[in-house]
Amino acid sequence: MKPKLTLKNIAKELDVSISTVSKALRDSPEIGEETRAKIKAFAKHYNYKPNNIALSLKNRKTKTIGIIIPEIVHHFFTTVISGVEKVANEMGYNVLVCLSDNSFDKEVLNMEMLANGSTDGFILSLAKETMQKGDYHHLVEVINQGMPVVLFDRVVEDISCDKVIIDDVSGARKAVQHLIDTGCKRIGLLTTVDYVSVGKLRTHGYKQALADNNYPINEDLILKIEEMEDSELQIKEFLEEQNVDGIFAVNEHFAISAVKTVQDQGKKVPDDVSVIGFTDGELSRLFIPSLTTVSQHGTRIGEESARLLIEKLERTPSPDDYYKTILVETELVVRNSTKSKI
Amino acid sequence: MKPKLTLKNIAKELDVSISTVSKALRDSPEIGEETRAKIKAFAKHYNYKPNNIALSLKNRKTKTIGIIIPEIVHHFFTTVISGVEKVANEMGYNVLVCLSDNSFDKEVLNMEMLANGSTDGFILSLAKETMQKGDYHHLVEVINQGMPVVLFDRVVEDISCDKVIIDDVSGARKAVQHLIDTGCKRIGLLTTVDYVSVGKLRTHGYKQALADNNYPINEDLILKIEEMEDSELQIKEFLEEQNVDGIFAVNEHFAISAVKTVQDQGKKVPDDVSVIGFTDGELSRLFIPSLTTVSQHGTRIGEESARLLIEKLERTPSPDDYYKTILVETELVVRNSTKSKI
DNA sequence: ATGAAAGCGCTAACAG
DNA sequence: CTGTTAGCGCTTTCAT
Repeated sequence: MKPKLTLKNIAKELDVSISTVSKALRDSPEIGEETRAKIKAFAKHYNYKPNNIALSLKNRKTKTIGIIIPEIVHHFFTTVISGVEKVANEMGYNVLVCLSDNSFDKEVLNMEMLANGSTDGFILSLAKETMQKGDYHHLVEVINQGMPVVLFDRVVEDISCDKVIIDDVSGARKAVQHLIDTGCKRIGLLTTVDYVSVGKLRTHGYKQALADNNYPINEDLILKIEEMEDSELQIKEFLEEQNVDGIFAVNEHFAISAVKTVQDQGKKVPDDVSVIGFTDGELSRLFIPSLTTVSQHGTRIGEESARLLIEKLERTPSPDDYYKTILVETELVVRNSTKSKI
Repeated sequence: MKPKLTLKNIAKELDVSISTVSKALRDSPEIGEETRAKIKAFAKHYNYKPNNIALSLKNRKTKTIGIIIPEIVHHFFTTVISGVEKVANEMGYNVLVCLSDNSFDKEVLNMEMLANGSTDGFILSLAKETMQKGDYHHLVEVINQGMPVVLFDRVVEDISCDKVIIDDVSGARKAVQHLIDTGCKRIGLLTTVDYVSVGKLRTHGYKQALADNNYPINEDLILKIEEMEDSELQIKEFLEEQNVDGIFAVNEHFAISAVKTVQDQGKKVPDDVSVIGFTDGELSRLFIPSLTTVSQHGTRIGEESARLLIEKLERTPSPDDYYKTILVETELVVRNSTKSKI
């Protein structure tokens, strides 16, 4: 077990001063041709690599970006991470991943932890509990300290920072419009409770689409689901009571549950009932029937977030800086769970 | 934008020396009751948190562990990460995630990057390309420098380090035995090329199960798939040529493709052909028919890996230290893609 | 009981 | 051209 090579070692070995070594390695013109060559050869031979921690301390920047998400066992977040990782890597940054488990306390803890020098900035999607509480002091604090923050997907108006969101409203609208265009008359909505911003927005899009087409908005056709755990049961009960011929679900799971329930009722998807989900994952693609969905482009969201953050990080802040909100387009991917009934 | 509070600031503010502040905050008995109280009150009020980077430099440990995986958009790896994160968090560690994209070069780069002070140790699953090349110099180097490494899932004999694996052989055996027990006679295997260790081991288990039951081993019934991209096509061709009544697939995707192909051929799963997959994900659970699979307990793997690593990290190495290999049990989850034909 | 000083590994302003 | 020095934020030994 050989100890790590440091400038100090090299200096002693070559009988020069530490700063000479440092300068030589950074190709400073101050250093004589000969010494420089000697030092560089030595360093190369013994594979010298500067210590990141020391650099971080000196430069007051870590070249790592922290990403905090509610859960990782979730296709959407996973694609976002891979997008972030991709551009971060290209720009010489590392990615520190923390999970909030949708818990406010864990989110706060994680942020405090990372804010003390571990990262240069944050990319995050808020925990469900955080949105419910409406307590964003941890974000405000970090931002006040001058660390850039990019919020994605589950964002919130009140915070001044860069944001990357998808056009939830228009995505939902497109989906419902498609149902209407293919002849659905009674369109049910499977959504989440309102404090989850995306649920709220998609609900909004649903209503807009109905209004656009002079369809009545019937609250009985809207199911707001609080807990993932018993969503299946709730959907079942809902679909037994309400007779629908089209369903728009705000996520993959609700959509799958809906398809199963409909099939259990002896009806056919898409012949009797059309179903559209949100969030395009493997599940939607490989399910039978494959699901028509609103695709979210998670990778794009991750890439844009990382770009936004790194841009802030590498530019000296100017007074006329402003916060951007990037809208990543959604796309309706038509598959086999919808079909024209006209 | 207020600057971060440092010991220095506090010292100046309170008109004491830096070391007094440091000691007071760490409850050193050297410091007088009164001063200590004053300093702690001040620190608390202004929410002082020590700078992680400075601590890392001083202590020569970062309290973060690096995890390098081939891909993140993959349910299994995702569960492993969440396991790692869970115990890491409990023990006060952060998790730095890097992706190798199954590329040897990226894996090497990532390791070199993180090895220079960014992490205290590594948890990793080798890139496909790395296994193919059989070049592990980057691992050896890191280990020689005294950084603990834990390999999981895609491991390799030649490296001396802790390992966490599943009993791939016995998992495969259980699966094939189940097919045999339920009356399958011609059992096909959908596997990967041999240099992917898990593919090889599962193939081994398949053969063992057949041998155990005095079934002939027919190489024609084994399909080794190189690229994920055209796996669907290869499986289709394979199943058209070979008439099987049972299929064991070494991952979820192959299993799903098999089910679809079988159904396209006008046959029924599980009535005509039984199918078992490996890796228990949502896909298997929610698919129709739901798939019988060998469950891998990714979270457990992640937890064990993290525990192993942190143990090494927090113990002063003793001469009689040895490397452990932890075997995480697999479990056959019987669902609706298999059915007794007897 | 308090403080000065050294050192973790590196860079950069400043001397020589 | 090369070296000395100070400093990033913190801990810790050693003086006082």
